[in-house]
Amino acid sequence: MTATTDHRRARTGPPAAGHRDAAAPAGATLPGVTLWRRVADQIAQAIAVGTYGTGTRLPAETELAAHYGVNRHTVRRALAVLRERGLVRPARGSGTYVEAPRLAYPIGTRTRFSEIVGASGRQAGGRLIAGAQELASIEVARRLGLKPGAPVVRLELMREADGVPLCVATTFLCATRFPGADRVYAARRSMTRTLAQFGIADYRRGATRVTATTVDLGDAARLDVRPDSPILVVDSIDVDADGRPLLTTRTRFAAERVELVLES
Amino acid sequence: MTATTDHRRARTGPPAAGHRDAAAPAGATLPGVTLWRRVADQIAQAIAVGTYGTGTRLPAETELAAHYGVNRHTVRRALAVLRERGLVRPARGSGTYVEAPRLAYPIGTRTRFSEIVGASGRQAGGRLIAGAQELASIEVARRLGLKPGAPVVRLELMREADGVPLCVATTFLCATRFPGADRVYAARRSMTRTLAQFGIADYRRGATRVTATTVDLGDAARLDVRPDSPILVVDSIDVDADGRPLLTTRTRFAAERVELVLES
DNA sequence: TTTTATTTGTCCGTATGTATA
DNA sequence: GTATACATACGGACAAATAAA
Repeated sequence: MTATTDHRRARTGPPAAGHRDAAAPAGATLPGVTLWRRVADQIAQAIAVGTYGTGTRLPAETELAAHYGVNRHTVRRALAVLRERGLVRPARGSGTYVEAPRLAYPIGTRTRFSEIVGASGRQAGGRLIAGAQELASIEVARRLGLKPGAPVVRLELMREADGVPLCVATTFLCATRFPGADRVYAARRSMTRTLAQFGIADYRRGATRVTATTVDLGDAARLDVRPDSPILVVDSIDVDADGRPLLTTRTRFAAERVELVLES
Repeated sequence: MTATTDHRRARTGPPAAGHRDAAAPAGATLPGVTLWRRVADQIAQAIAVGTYGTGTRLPAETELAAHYGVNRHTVRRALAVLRERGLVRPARGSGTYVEAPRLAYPIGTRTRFSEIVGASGRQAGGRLIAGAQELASIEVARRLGLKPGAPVVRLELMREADGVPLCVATTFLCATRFPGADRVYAARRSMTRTLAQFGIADYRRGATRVTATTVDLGDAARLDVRPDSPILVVDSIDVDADGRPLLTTRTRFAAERVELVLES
């Protein structure tokens, strides 16, 4: 018997307890809302205002409970919400820490990485990890409209903001059309300028697909995230003015640091 | 760097020659590419063709090694790539299983959920988990353009394809403008029809933001995924013809089952 | 419930070809 | 030309988790 079938399994169903918390007493701001929700809002507000700065440790749960005049469990419920939102990160035995706000990353446009990062007042950085010429796998060939085995240039990039790694990206270009693209990129340090070197004045995003997985060990090290961290995987194909594919890229974002903003 | 350009395997020394032509000619298709890459392509192709069906177990690593005439480590290297691509999922002690192909989910358009799922030949399903009127938190109020504490309707939805849960969504609507929206939705079972009931003939996507986190326990149970699974979090605001916010939704997708397709 | 076999995960090592300083 | 580092491929052993007897 096929042992798998995670889904399709006959789930007798968790009752999915719709939390109907007893509306607890007092609390100044929003009467009528559940207490843990009010506490969550207050802590979130404190983080937004800067009372608790990025990277700092929140007061212990017992202290927060005393400060807001609620039970520690109510604080824990509130912190769970903030954790889910990505605002804080609990560390067992150490404390709960304020996460850095996620960088809003516009996608599906022509915007340049350095402009995106610069717009948020941070210093954009990046480097070419590796570049090589190889032969196209079936998958890459299909995306670039080439035959499997055709020569392609592979670029491995890493990009960071204020020295914090944001994403690593693997790009493939047709080696016949862009010979030595890896060396060109190493010199020009920009995809736009690299393509311009080969006479491509304009290009646009042809297709974009977004998924999420857990990080693998190599990317975990390069992105400086814990193993099993979630990452955003963005597969994209850029095409020239005639719609012909120029390059295909798989970008892995550290999900905890980035928020993709889709422009419609 | 030009690695693997001339990767000839005609060695004189060790008698490893008889490997390549056992049962399956792994080398026939793409000479020059690294061996593990060829094996990965072949297995991926076998999955695509249907030789290994969704949910079934792949032959053991030792069997695959024998079948392709390579070492087990080479097979492992190939499987690691497929795992990274989300095609297979290894289970220690049990085997390596073929993942279900991810449902392509267009986003940023007006497409209806049932149409999206139906287009892939699956049966769309869904149900209202919970609906209630409450008071807006700071965050919800900001997104809906209301004052904190204003009455809002909260809808908790779950959506599935062929009985497999795809996502759970939390939607907030202004209770003043849409009184009893939860009961209306329970009857009409569609957001479009619910809004139509209140005289909203047309609405569009105003803003969309995408992140990823690890699933929390409640969603893990409802989505029927393992704890610590990655989920795609899509925050969206829908607006009316005048650009005024109608509703805001946070959708959590089981990342292993969905692939967001951005349309540009 | 215990045992046994199977399968993946993680080490060790060896050999070879390639790229780089 | 030489030395070094790295990637590929193979061989073996054992641990850990799972499934079946």
